[in-house]
Amino acid sequence: MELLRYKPKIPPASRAHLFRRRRLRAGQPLYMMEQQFSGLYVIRRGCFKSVIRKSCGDEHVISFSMRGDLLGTDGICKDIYRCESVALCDSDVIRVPSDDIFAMDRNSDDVERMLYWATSTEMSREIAAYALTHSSKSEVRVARFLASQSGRFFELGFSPLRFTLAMTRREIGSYLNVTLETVSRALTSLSRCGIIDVSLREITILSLEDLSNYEG
Amino acid sequence: MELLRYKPKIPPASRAHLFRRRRLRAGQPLYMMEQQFSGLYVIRRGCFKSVIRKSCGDEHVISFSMRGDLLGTDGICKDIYRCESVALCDSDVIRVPSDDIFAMDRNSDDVERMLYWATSTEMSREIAAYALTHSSKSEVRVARFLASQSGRFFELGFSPLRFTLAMTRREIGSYLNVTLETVSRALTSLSRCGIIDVSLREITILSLEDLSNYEG
DNA sequence: CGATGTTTTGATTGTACTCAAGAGAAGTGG
DNA sequence: CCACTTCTCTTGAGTACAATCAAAACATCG
Repeated sequence: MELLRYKPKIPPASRAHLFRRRRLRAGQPLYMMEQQFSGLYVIRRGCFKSVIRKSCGDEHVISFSMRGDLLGTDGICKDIYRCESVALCDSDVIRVPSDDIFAMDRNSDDVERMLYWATSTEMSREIAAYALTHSSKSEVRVARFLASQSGRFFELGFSPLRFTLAMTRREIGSYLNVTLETVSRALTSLSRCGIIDVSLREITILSLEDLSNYEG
Repeated sequence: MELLRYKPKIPPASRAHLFRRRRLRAGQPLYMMEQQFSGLYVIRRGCFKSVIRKSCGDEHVISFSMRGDLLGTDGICKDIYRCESVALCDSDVIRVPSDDIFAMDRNSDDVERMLYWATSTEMSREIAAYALTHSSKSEVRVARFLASQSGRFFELGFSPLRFTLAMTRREIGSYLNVTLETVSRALTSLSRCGIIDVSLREITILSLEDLSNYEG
């Protein structure tokens, strides 16, 4: 059971030389949809959006990722990335080549366990995401989204009450399945309620309690 | 790379005695939300819905699962099941006890790989689910849902053109984030277009082509 | 058989989308 | 550095779509 709580989000420094670093500028894709699977990536700095691109051209945001998150897990089973991950700001990732995933030295199970745990974390987060996007009212979704972002920042050691969003209103809307205008209006509304303070992407949470329990 | 294509959805019969079978009647929960994690389950017969239960009482369907699917992956990382899985019809599952997940004989990596692959499959499917629930119009969502069900049945060796849904309109609606009335109206509408034929849960697809490409 | 749950259909209401315009920020090149 | 373009964000007005409320037909089950 102890093993299950083993949570190395980032590979031990001692083995860091085994993994290749990669630096991306804002807007640059880490991998494209339907590209041959070439490994998993752990985010060391920056943030990403994962999107699927529809035939008609428009994209749907399926997740936002931050430091310590794993990218590319969707590519394993069919050997092809099912979505596209794009850096939202200048970012660094560490690549775990696909050959290493199973062919690691049997004595060092760290990597395998890390991947396994990380994949499970992703699953768990997907469930949280469902609760988010399946709320009835758009304003509630935006409130939950901000609360979840707050939590992510807190986990990373940043202030949960004051942070800068890395994504546009359009991207938030795509993630929550509403239009960008609706996101904007929801933020304005939450601001008028005195729950948050908004200045473009700079968010200040005035009452995390009210934000989390917001039901319209 | 060959290992990545290794896809044993169901554990080899030779080791079947290691795993405990469990039989569930329709409506019976396999595990509850926030219950202590006790292992993963592979569906051998029947079908399940996975739901999260909100504090206000109502539930949200996050996935439907069929034969060969893995249940419980969400429970690994926090050692607690994050959702509740309920049998939609009489079903059989095989339990993979949590102690076995990492403590397996190191020479037999089958289980570990199976779990890893299955988890990745889940991730991949989540992405497909996003494409489904993030369509603009409710009618399109229902059409995509039917197309995806058709695909699942086909993968399992059943007819992709004629099948019986295991879930209620309400459950479909919860999954697609629309009301049960909207699901009903969408089915009626698709039926009037001559794309499908509906008789309660008995679905006949008259044109899979039209159903898959349906855009309203 | 009565009781309960599922499904369909209709009428009305409300929320979020669409279309549109303008202000503000960010990035580019001369 | 400034003019220029481009993108982001806000706000408003009208519309369309799905939610809600309601009722009835049909299934299922004890």
